[in-house]
Formats: sequence, structure tokens, C-alpha cells
Amino acid sequence: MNEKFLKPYNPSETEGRIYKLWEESGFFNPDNLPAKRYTPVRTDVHPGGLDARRFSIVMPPPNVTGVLHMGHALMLTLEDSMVRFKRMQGFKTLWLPGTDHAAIATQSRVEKDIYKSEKKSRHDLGREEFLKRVEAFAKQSHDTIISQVKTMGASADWSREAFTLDPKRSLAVRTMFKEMYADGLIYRGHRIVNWDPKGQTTISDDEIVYQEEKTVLYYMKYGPFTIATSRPETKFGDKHVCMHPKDERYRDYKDGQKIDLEWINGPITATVIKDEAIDMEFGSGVMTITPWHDRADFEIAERHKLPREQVIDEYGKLLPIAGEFAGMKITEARQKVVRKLHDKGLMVKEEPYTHNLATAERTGGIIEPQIKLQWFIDVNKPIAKRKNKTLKEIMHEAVASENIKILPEHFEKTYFHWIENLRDWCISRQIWYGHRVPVWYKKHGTDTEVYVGIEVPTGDGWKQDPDTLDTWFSSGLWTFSTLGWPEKTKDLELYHPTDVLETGYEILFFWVVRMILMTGYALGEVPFKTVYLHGTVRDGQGRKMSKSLGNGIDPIDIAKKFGTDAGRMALIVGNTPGTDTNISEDKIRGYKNFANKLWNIARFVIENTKGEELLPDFSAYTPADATLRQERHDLLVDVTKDMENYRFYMGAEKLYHYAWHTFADKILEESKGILQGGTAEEQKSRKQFLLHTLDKILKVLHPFIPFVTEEIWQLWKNPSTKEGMLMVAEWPISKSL
RNA sequence: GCGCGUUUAGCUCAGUUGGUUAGAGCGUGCGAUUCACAUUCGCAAGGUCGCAGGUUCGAUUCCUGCAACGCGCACCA
Repeated sequence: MNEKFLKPYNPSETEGRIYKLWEESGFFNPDNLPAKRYTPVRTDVHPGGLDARRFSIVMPPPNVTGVLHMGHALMLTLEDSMVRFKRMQGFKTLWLPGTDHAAIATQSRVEKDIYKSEKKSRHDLGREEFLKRVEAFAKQSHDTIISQVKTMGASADWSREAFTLDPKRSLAVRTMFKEMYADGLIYRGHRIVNWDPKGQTTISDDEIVYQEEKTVLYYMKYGPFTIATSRPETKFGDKHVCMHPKDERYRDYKDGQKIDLEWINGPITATVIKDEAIDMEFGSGVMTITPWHDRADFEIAERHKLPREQVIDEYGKLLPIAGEFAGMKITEARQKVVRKLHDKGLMVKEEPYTHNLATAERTGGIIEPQIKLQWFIDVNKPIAKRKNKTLKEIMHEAVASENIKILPEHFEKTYFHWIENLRDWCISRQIWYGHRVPVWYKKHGTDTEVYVGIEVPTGDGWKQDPDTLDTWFSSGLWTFSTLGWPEKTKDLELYHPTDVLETGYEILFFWVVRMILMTGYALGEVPFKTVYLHGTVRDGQGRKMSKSLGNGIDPIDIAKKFGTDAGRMALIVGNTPGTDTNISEDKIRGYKNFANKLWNIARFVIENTKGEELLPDFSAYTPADATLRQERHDLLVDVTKDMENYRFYMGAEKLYHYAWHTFADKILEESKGILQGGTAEEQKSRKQFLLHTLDKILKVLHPFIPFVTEEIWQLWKNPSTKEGMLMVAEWPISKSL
């Protein structure tokens, strides 16, 4: 027996070495898996001769913005467990890793750093220099993240690693943009968008976070009417007063009627507008509209073809239309406008009011709706090459047809609900880091020629659109851009659609739906068959981990302190899909002890079976051992079912319980007597049972706790070839259930 | 406002299609332990399965209503 077993299991001495062993074997790459077991050609199942027994997952690419957190650790643990399980089952298994450039997040992070150290803005540096800085940061951050992903034991194929902004993915992005433009799905137009004054860019509806704000609702005199607003500082240009056509209180006022009245900065002429969008119950049932800075107002103005005027600039300051208030920040202007309204006798009353304030997810900036010329994806346009279905319909059908299953199932309702409310997707961003919009303009007198293409146009005078694309545009292509699209590669044919997309539920709308959209459009198929959504990892008391609370747990610290396996097991057990999970050092410590328990189980079995070889076909078990063998078999069948049905939380717990409280506590204890006082037959039977059980336990636990199981396996079996590694050993329940 | 989820032991949570005495980990109490175990083992205490109805031979599980908490979406000036 190896001397190592005389000491407790030491993860920090083991894990790096074992990972290296796996990596050097080449088996992370499915092309290198031993042909005999992994490439049964099943032309009957998959016409064209491709291997039907293949399994693929693309890794949700971590952002190159920071370091690995517990959410990543959970994602990696679940996916690695799936991948290792399938690999052992003999599937040609690909787990394709990568990272995301995370445009806004990365750019704002670097901007902040530069401002801190040099007091310079990106404009001080210029586009080219700034991008150099971002790329340097991204590179460094990438290296950190990747090494941390490896620390978690991820058996991903690094030879296929991708980055959302590398040349191949950029080609995919430009190709997609061009195709969608040609099909009329991508268009450019003046629309009201979410403007983030802090980040100096538009953002999509999904990048908004609403925060409750206690504020004041001001009632003001507007000629014969009383109007209510929480934002008096935007009202300078309001020259249209709206009410519901059926509102009896205002039946004497006709649509289009002109009314002269005294307003903030002097007399104006207002026009009456009747529109059904007005809520008669709210306030006085009358409102003025500010089409440039409010979506609902914008829509009313569109319906009635009303002029629109900008009141607030891109930095949140008032424009000359505000008269004496021009140049002020809106927060400052509000108080002064209120005072003036009081002075002029236009203020009727003030009421406390609670509403939701829209803020930018990444920068925290307060969103100011603005009308801007932007690029959009039309989600309601019939697509000729997709049987005249719209993108909305494509997304809806993918899940309604059960071509995609979402776990847990109730998220399917949330998914449909989201699609119903979906508006055109604004994809252009006024930031510098990211995929530049592949559109070039050339002026011919007053006309502008537009070129949309993959390559830079030839000839002089072309200027590229300054904007970049929403980072989710490139992430939306992830399942197929990573496999080589737009080229028709063997990988694409073999591994797409992927089998599982495993990610956090908070990212369902950002990412999962956009992959379904992009893939449905580009390939006419689904990007994956199953979506497994995991919950948020919280602290031991169920609080969100945050810097300010200081309650964060760093997966890399955990790996050092307790071992990666302990952290992985703690993340798996009791963690059902879609539900948040609490994790504490106490829980992790428990699984560190489990790794050590397994270590000692191995020591006991090896020590007590000296001279006995594991006989694969042994069947001369005593009746008692035959019963134990049947129980073990039933358990493994059960666990295999759990694995195939994504009940990892349950499979892992059952194995933990069996290994510790059945095998160790009962069977090993009982074996002490048999091995000393039993007959030769009894001893032989029991030794075989112990050897077989250790062998199988190591195999089935390997997907969850790969390091300690592989280490024991290596010390015990001392395999002469890399094919003898536990990582590629055969799953003990042979048939797929 | 619309929708979704949760409510089970002191704490954190499981409980797959309704079926014996409802489970785990941690914690607590008692005992054992140089014999695989940087510890471990044995035993024990502890639950009206949120509340009220309904379906059923039988409900923690299915249905309805209510309550508390959490989340998502939308938003009214």
C-alpha cells in the first residue's frame, strides 16, 4: 500500500498534479478519446455516419472583468459533473470553454481604473490608446480567470477555447449582422432608447434595474387644468395637454383646441390632445407630454404626429429650451423650478410619491430616455427563409414545441411572458470596446451611401459607424460561433445543437433567449436541447454575497482551505435547479471530511484485501454478500437515473450516504469480523465485494469529486497507460437508462 | 397592477410520478474510542409538513381560497 494513505488526504498537494495528468492525457479533447469506446458509428440513428453518442456543452463564458466567484464555481461544478458523467458513459464529449469581452462591464471597469490612477477619461486618451488599455486589462483578467477555472477541475477542451471578441467570433458577428440587415431584420432609426448618462451609451431594456425611490408628486396649474408630475424640470417644452376622449370632466375641450396659458418661463399656446392611453384615474386625468424623454409620451406623439423637442442633454443637463435653467443638472434644476412654480402661483400641491427609478445595471447611472438614431433588431418582421415566421415566433416555438426543455419547468412560463412583452432590441452602443458596427457611410452631397459588409469597403471616403454592438449580440451566437460558423465545419455538424445549456436563471433573458433567437434565425434549429438553470449562491444565512457585507466566499480560498472537491460537493448536494442555495464553511468542512473518509475507506479496503485481485467476473458470493451486491446495484441504477434526469443534488447525496453510512459504517465494520474469523469462502467473497465496491464508488463519485477519486484510483491501480485513468473509466451501470 | 416561486426539525434544506413509523447535514444531549479515519462510531431528544376548505380508501404530495416572505415583468404623467 502506498505510504500516502498513512496520512490524511491532502488536496493541495494533489489537485494541481492530477489536473496536469488529465490535461496531458489529451482526453479533454473528444478527438483524442480512445476510439474503441467513444466512437461507435451509429448510422442507424444518425444518418450521414456521424456518431450519435456524442454530448456537447458550451461553457457560459465568464467575463474578463474580474475574478471567479461562487456563481462561476457552481456553474463549473454542475457542467463538469455532467461532462465527466457522459464521458464515462462512453459519449464523445465536448465541453467548449471561453470568455466574454463583456463590453460595457469591461470598459467601465477600465475607465474607472484609469480615472483613479491618472485622472483621465477615455476621451483624453483617444479611441486607439484606450482600446489598447482595455485589451491589456482583458488579457490579464482572462489569464486569471482561466487558471481559476482549471483550479475548479473543469475538464474542458482548451484546444477549442474561444473569446467573444477574437477574430473567428468577430467574423461570425459581422456575417450575422450582414445577413440580418439583408433580410431587413436589422434597421437603423430614431427611437426612444434607454440612455445611460453615466456610461454615455444606450442600453437594452434588460440592462435596466429598477430601484424604488421615494419622491414627490407635484400638482401644477397648466391653464385651466391641473397636471401632476414627478419631474417638473422636464416640462419646459410641454405644449400638448392630453386627456382621455371619454373623460366627461373635459368633454368641453376638443382635440386640437388651442389654449393660451402661463407656464414656467412665460406664456405659451398649448394644444389639447385626446388619447386613450391616458389613465382617467391617475391624478387629475390630464397630463402634458414630453416625447423626447418618456416612452409613453413618445408613443402618443407618434400617434398624433406631434413635434418632439429635446430638453435634457446626454450629460443630464438642461438645454437652452429651459431658459434661465439651461446648463443645470436636472437634480439641481428640479428644486429651483419648484421654487419658481411656487413663486408664480402655479404650484397646486405636493404629495409624497413612490415610484421605480430606472438605473443602468452596469454603471448605476440613472436612465434618461432619449430619442436617438440607433440600430435595432426587428422582432416582429416575417422572415422569408424561416417560413415567414418572426423572431418572436421562432423563440416561442422553440420552447412550446419542446425542442427545448427548461429546468425547472416553471421558468418556461416566465420565458413566454417575456417574449410577449418583447420590443425591438436596440443593439448599438456608444462605447468603444466591443464589435464595431460593420457599417460604413459615404457622403455624396446631401445623400449618404450606406455599406453593410464583412470587410472594409474599397475606395475613398468611407467612414465606419462609431458605435459598437451590444455584448449579447456576440454572446447570442456562442453555441455555433464557437464551433466554427459561418464555416461549415465538422465540429458544427457533429456538436450542434448542443445538449445542455447550464447557467444562472438571472441570465435567462439576457442570454438564453438571445441564443435561441440567433440560432433559430441563422441555422433554423435550436442551440441546445435542455436549459438547466441554477440559482444564486448565498451565504449561510441566505443573504446575497456582497463586498459591502463582507460575507463573500471565494472559491479559490475554499479550494486552498478545504480542497476543490469539498467545495464542489457542497455546491451540488441539496442544490435544486432554479432555487437559490446557501453555502457556509461549515457545510464545506463536512465534505472535506467526506473526502478524507473516502481516503480511509480506500486505505482499509486496500490493506484488508492484500493478495486479492479484483476479479471482474467473480460470482461466488455468500448469500449475505449477494444481498449487499444487489443493494449496491440498485443504488447505482438509481443514481444513474438521477444523473440522467439532472437530479445531481440527489444522486450526490445518495452516494455520500451510501459510501459513509452504509459502506463504511456498516459493511466495513462488519467485515472486520469476517476477515478475521470467517471461512476461506466467506473471506474471498467479502474481499471481492470490498474491491468491487471501492471500484464502483470511485467511479460514480468521480463526476462530483474528481480529484480525490482519481488520486485514490491512481495509487490503487497504478495504471500503466493513460487509458487506465479513472477519468475515462467506464461507468459501472453500462446501459443508458 | 400582471405573473412566478417559497412556506417541512433549533438552523440550512431534500422529499422524483399521493401509499408503512416524514429524511439529510449542521447544531444539541448521553456514551464509546491507541484496533482505516487531523478524528470517528453508537444511541437519543426534536416536526399539528404556513392556515382553512375540497377530491380520495388514503394528502407533505393533487385542487380552491387566504396569509407571510422572496423574485420577475410592466408602470400612471
